[in-house]
Amino acid sequence: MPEGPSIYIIKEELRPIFKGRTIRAVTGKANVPEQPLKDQKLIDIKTFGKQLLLCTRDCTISIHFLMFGVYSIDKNDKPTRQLKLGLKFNKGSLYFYTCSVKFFDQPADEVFDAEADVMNKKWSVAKARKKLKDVPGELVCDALLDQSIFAGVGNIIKNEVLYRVRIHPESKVGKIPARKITALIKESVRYTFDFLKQKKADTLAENWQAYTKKKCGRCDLPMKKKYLGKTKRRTFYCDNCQEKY
DNA sequence: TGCCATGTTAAACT
DNA sequence: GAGTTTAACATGGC
Repeated sequence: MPEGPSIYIIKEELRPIFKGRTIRAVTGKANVPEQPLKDQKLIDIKTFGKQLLLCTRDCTISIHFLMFGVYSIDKNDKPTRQLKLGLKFNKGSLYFYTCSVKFFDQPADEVFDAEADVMNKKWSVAKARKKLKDVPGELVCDALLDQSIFAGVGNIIKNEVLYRVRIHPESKVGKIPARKITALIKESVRYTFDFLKQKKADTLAENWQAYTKKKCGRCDLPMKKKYLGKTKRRTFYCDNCQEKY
């Protein structure tokens, strides 16, 4: 559920319902102060990477769904689950569970750099390229999961992008030719929007070319499955078709 | 049925 | 103190 596009879908569902409504009460266990939010208008619901942003004029609440996060509209009826955050409006409520919630005393654009978000209109290819230049020793599989470079990219997107641009996940960022770096950056954005479309159409898994695959669709040799990188995440790749730099 | 995972953080280790 | 490992969250799919 929780890579960038999945959060984007949540935003698309919640925005038309709650945007413009006035917050009347804040509940839940999260460390979110009620005073600066109460009676303030929810002026927008946005995303930054894998986070959902609830914005008032002066403040921002960020919600990260981690692995199992859930939200519900109007129904807060599961006593087994601890309420992390509840927002009550004149009409209707919004509840979040099993997620990480942070409060910022600043507007969203001052906290999050839209240019680092692969799904944002302001996404900057030049900035991404520069950040990659600064980490020449990193493995590309780590760099793609780095939320300060590719906010929104998760493990599925990582696997699919590397396979599609034929770069081996254990390549060192600094050794990848500039042309391939450009392809990597472009494909990260392009596939992320494919992911969004396919997720909406419920055809995500059937379009995977690398993730969970046993055989390479290009050369028919078995795919490798290893737990790679700093965070030892599941990585599927073809030794034959993905070049190691 | 049991295990594992689209993720991150903080605590508990070495 | 730095770096590394583990636990926690708690659901759904295989």
